[in-house]
Amino acid sequence: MDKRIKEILHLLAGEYPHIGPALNHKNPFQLLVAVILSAQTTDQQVNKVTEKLFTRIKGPADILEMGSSWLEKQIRTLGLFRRKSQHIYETSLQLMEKHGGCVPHTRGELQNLPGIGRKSAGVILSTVFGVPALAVDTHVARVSRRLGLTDGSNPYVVEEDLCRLLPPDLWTMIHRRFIAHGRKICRARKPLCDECFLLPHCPQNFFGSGK
DNA sequence: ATCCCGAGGG
DNA sequence: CCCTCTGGAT
Repeated sequence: MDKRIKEILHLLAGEYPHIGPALNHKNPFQLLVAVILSAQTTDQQVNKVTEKLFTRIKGPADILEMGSSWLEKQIRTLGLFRRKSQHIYETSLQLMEKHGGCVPHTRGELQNLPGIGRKSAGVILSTVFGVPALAVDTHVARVSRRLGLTDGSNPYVVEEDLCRLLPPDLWTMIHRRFIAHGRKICRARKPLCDECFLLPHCPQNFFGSGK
Protein backbone atom coordinates (compact mmCIF):
# COMPACT_ATOMS: atom_id res chain seq x y z
CA MET A 1 0.00 0.00 0.00
CA ASP A 2 1.21 3.50 -0.88
CA LYS A 3 2.95 5.43 1.90
CA ARG A 4 0.74 8.50 1.52
CA ILE A 5 -2.38 6.35 1.69
CA LYS A 6 -1.13 4.63 4.83
CA GLU A 7 -0.62 7.98 6.50
CA ILE A 8 -4.07 9.16 5.46
CA LEU A 9 -5.68 6.01 6.88
CA HIS A 10 -3.68 6.36 10.10
CA LEU A 11 -4.82 9.95 10.61
CA LEU A 12 -8.43 9.07 9.82
CA ALA A 13 -8.31 6.19 12.33
CA GLY A 14 -7.01 8.58 14.97
CA GLU A 15 -9.73 11.12 14.32
CA TYR A 16 -12.65 8.69 13.94
CA PRO A 17 -11.63 5.73 16.17
CA HIS A 18 -14.48 3.28 16.75
CA ILE A 19 -17.20 4.35 14.45
CA GLY A 20 -20.33 2.28 14.00
CA PRO A 21 -23.11 2.23 11.41
CA ALA A 22 -24.82 5.61 11.05
CA LEU A 23 -28.25 4.13 10.31
CA ASN A 24 -29.98 2.91 13.48
CA HIS A 25 -31.36 -0.64 13.36
CA LYS A 26 -31.81 -3.73 15.52
CA ASN A 27 -31.80 -6.47 12.88
CA PRO A 28 -30.85 -7.02 9.22
CA PHE A 29 -34.33 -6.23 7.92
CA GLN A 30 -34.44 -2.90 9.71
CA LEU A 31 -31.08 -1.99 8.23
CA LEU A 32 -32.35 -2.96 4.80
CA VAL A 33 -35.32 -0.61 5.26
CA ALA A 34 -33.11 2.18 6.57
CA VAL A 35 -30.73 1.83 3.64
CA ILE A 36 -33.57 2.13 1.14
CA LEU A 37 -34.77 5.23 2.96
CA SER A 38 -31.29 6.76 2.95
CA ALA A 39 -31.14 7.48 -0.79
CA GLN A 40 -30.52 11.21 -1.32
CA THR A 41 -31.41 11.79 2.32
CA THR A 42 -29.32 12.55 5.40
CA ASP A 43 -28.94 9.72 7.90
CA GLN A 44 -30.23 12.09 10.56
CA GLN A 45 -33.55 12.41 8.73
CA VAL A 46 -33.71 8.64 8.27
CA ASN A 47 -33.03 7.94 11.95
CA LYS A 48 -35.69 10.43 12.94
CA VAL A 49 -38.26 8.50 10.90
CA THR A 50 -37.12 4.99 11.82
CA GLU A 51 -37.12 5.73 15.53
CA LYS A 52 -40.91 5.62 15.41
CA LEU A 53 -41.26 3.28 12.44
CA PHE A 54 -39.18 0.49 13.96
CA THR A 55 -41.33 0.28 17.08
CA ARG A 56 -43.98 -1.26 14.78
CA ILE A 57 -41.79 -2.77 12.07
CA LYS A 58 -39.50 -5.65 13.04
CA GLY A 59 -39.69 -7.76 9.87
CA PRO A 60 -41.17 -7.99 6.35
CA ALA A 61 -44.45 -9.46 7.62
CA ASP A 62 -45.11 -6.26 9.56
CA ILE A 63 -44.80 -4.19 6.36
CA LEU A 64 -47.25 -6.41 4.51
CA GLU A 65 -49.65 -6.24 7.44
CA MET A 66 -49.61 -2.45 7.70
CA GLY A 67 -49.70 -1.83 3.93
CA SER A 68 -47.85 0.49 1.57
CA SER A 69 -50.11 3.51 2.01
CA TRP A 70 -49.60 3.37 5.78
CA LEU A 71 -45.88 3.13 5.19
CA GLU A 72 -45.97 6.07 2.81
CA LYS A 73 -47.48 8.24 5.52
CA GLN A 74 -44.76 7.26 7.98
CA ILE A 75 -41.94 8.30 5.66
CA ARG A 76 -43.54 11.35 4.05
CA THR A 77 -40.93 13.71 5.48
CA LEU A 78 -38.21 12.03 3.38
CA GLY A 79 -37.42 12.75 -0.25
CA LEU A 80 -38.49 10.22 -2.91
CA PHE A 81 -40.99 8.83 -0.39
CA ARG A 82 -43.44 7.27 -2.86
CA ARG A 83 -40.79 5.23 -4.60
CA LYS A 84 -39.13 4.23 -1.35
CA SER A 85 -42.46 3.05 0.03
CA GLN A 86 -43.04 0.93 -3.06
CA HIS A 87 -39.55 -0.53 -2.89
CA ILE A 88 -39.87 -1.45 0.79
CA TYR A 89 -43.25 -3.07 0.20
CA GLU A 90 -42.14 -5.03 -2.85
CA THR A 91 -38.93 -6.09 -1.15
CA SER A 92 -40.89 -7.31 1.89
CA LEU A 93 -43.14 -9.31 -0.42
CA GLN A 94 -40.16 -10.95 -2.10
CA LEU A 95 -38.49 -11.71 1.22
CA MET A 96 -41.61 -13.55 2.39
CA GLU A 97 -42.14 -15.40 -0.88
CA LYS A 98 -38.58 -16.29 -1.87
CA HIS A 99 -36.40 -16.03 1.24
CA GLY A 100 -38.51 -17.31 4.12
CA GLY A 101 -38.84 -13.83 5.57
CA CYS A 102 -35.07 -13.45 5.97
CA VAL A 103 -32.58 -11.00 4.44
CA PRO A 104 -30.34 -12.91 1.99
CA HIS A 105 -26.58 -13.12 2.56
CA THR A 106 -25.27 -12.78 -0.98
CA ARG A 107 -24.73 -9.69 -3.10
CA GLY A 108 -26.58 -11.18 -6.04
CA GLU A 109 -29.71 -11.93 -4.04
CA LEU A 110 -29.63 -8.57 -2.29
CA GLN A 111 -29.25 -6.57 -5.50
CA ASN A 112 -32.11 -8.54 -6.96
CA LEU A 113 -34.45 -6.89 -4.44
CA PRO A 114 -36.24 -3.74 -5.62
CA GLY A 115 -34.60 -0.60 -4.22
CA ILE A 116 -31.33 -2.37 -3.39
CA GLY A 117 -28.41 -1.53 -5.65
CA ARG A 118 -24.71 -2.09 -5.30
CA LYS A 119 -24.13 0.53 -2.62
CA SER A 120 -27.00 -0.63 -0.40
CA ALA A 121 -26.02 -4.28 -0.79
CA GLY A 122 -22.50 -3.37 0.26
CA VAL A 123 -23.71 -1.64 3.40
CA ILE A 124 -25.87 -4.64 4.38
CA LEU A 125 -23.17 -7.22 3.62
CA SER A 126 -20.50 -5.39 5.60
CA THR A 127 -22.67 -4.23 8.49
CA VAL A 128 -24.75 -7.28 9.41
CA PHE A 129 -23.02 -10.19 7.66
CA GLY A 130 -19.37 -9.29 8.14
CA VAL A 131 -18.59 -9.50 4.43
CA PRO A 132 -15.91 -7.01 3.32
CA ALA A 133 -17.44 -4.39 1.04
CA LEU A 134 -16.59 -0.81 0.16
CA ALA A 135 -19.92 0.84 -0.48
CA VAL A 136 -19.44 4.03 -2.49
CA ASP A 137 -21.92 6.80 -1.82
CA THR A 138 -21.73 10.50 -2.54
CA HIS A 139 -19.38 11.15 0.42
CA VAL A 140 -16.98 8.30 -0.31
CA ALA A 141 -16.80 9.29 -3.97
CA ARG A 142 -16.17 12.96 -3.24
CA VAL A 143 -13.55 12.41 -0.52
CA SER A 144 -11.76 9.80 -2.64
CA ARG A 145 -11.62 12.13 -5.60
CA ARG A 146 -10.31 15.07 -3.60
CA LEU A 147 -7.65 12.88 -2.01
CA GLY A 148 -6.59 11.79 -5.48
CA LEU A 149 -7.41 8.10 -4.93
CA THR A 150 -9.55 8.06 -8.06
CA ASP A 151 -10.59 10.39 -10.83
CA GLY A 152 -13.83 8.62 -11.65
CA SER A 153 -17.27 10.16 -11.30
CA ASN A 154 -18.96 6.79 -11.70
CA PRO A 155 -19.34 5.09 -8.27
CA TYR A 156 -18.48 1.68 -9.75
CA VAL A 157 -15.21 3.04 -11.07
CA VAL A 158 -14.47 4.68 -7.72
CA GLU A 159 -15.13 1.37 -5.95
CA GLU A 160 -12.80 -0.47 -8.31
CA ASP A 161 -10.02 2.04 -7.75
CA LEU A 162 -10.41 1.99 -3.96
CA CYS A 163 -10.58 -1.78 -3.73
CA ARG A 164 -7.41 -2.02 -5.80
CA LEU A 165 -5.59 0.42 -3.52
CA LEU A 166 -6.85 -0.81 -0.15
CA PRO A 167 -6.90 -4.24 1.60
CA PRO A 168 -10.32 -5.89 2.12
CA ASP A 169 -10.07 -6.02 5.91
CA LEU A 170 -10.12 -2.20 5.97
CA TRP A 171 -12.96 -1.62 3.50
CA THR A 172 -15.80 -1.38 6.01
CA MET A 173 -13.99 1.03 8.32
CA ILE A 174 -12.71 3.13 5.45
CA HIS A 175 -16.26 3.45 4.17
CA ARG A 176 -17.43 4.79 7.53
CA ARG A 177 -14.45 7.05 8.13
CA PHE A 178 -14.62 8.62 4.66
CA ILE A 179 -18.29 9.35 5.27
CA ALA A 180 -17.61 10.83 8.69
CA HIS A 181 -14.87 13.01 7.22
CA GLY A 182 -17.04 13.96 4.25
CA ARG A 183 -19.78 15.16 6.57
CA LYS A 184 -17.63 17.00 9.09
CA ILE A 185 -14.72 18.47 7.11
CA CYS A 186 -14.60 17.49 3.44
CA ARG A 187 -18.10 18.74 2.76
CA ALA A 188 -19.54 19.05 -0.71
CA ARG A 189 -20.23 22.77 -0.56
CA LYS A 190 -17.69 24.59 1.55
CA PRO A 191 -14.99 22.10 2.52
CA LEU A 192 -13.19 23.14 5.70
CA CYS A 193 -9.71 22.64 4.29
CA ASP A 194 -8.15 25.01 6.84
CA GLU A 195 -9.37 22.72 9.63
CA CYS A 196 -8.46 19.48 7.86
CA PHE A 197 -5.84 17.22 9.44
CA LEU A 198 -5.31 15.57 6.05
CA LEU A 199 -4.34 18.79 4.30
CA PRO A 200 -0.59 18.01 4.20
CA HIS A 201 -1.41 14.81 2.33
CA CYS A 202 -4.13 16.20 0.09
CA PRO A 203 -3.70 17.18 -3.59
CA GLN A 204 -6.14 20.04 -2.98
CA ASN A 205 -3.34 21.73 -1.08
CA PHE A 206 -0.89 23.11 -3.62
CA PHE A 207 2.02 23.19 -1.18
CA GLY A 208 1.46 19.78 0.37
CA SER A 209 0.67 17.73 -2.69
CA GLY A 210 4.30 17.21 -3.70
CA LYS A 211 5.00 14.52 -1.09
C1' DA B 1 -29.92 10.82 -19.38
C1' DT B 2 -33.92 11.43 -16.50
C1' DC B 3 -37.02 10.98 -12.86
C1' DC B 4 -38.17 10.75 -8.02
C1' DC B 5 -38.73 14.59 -3.87
C1' DG B 6 -38.85 16.56 1.31
C1' DA B 7 -35.85 18.69 4.86
C1' DG B 8 -32.10 21.47 6.00
C1' DG B 9 -28.43 24.80 5.30
C1' DG B 10 -26.52 28.87 3.03
C1' DC C 1 -33.38 31.56 -4.24
C1' DC C 2 -29.72 27.72 -4.49
C1' DC C 3 -27.38 23.13 -3.38
C1' DT C 4 -26.97 18.71 -0.98
C1' DC C 5 -28.27 14.52 1.34
C1' DT C 6 -24.91 7.03 2.71
C1' DG C 7 -29.29 5.90 -4.96
C1' DG C 8 -31.85 3.09 -7.83
C1' DA C 9 -34.83 2.06 -11.75
C1' DT C 10 -36.25 3.12 -16.32
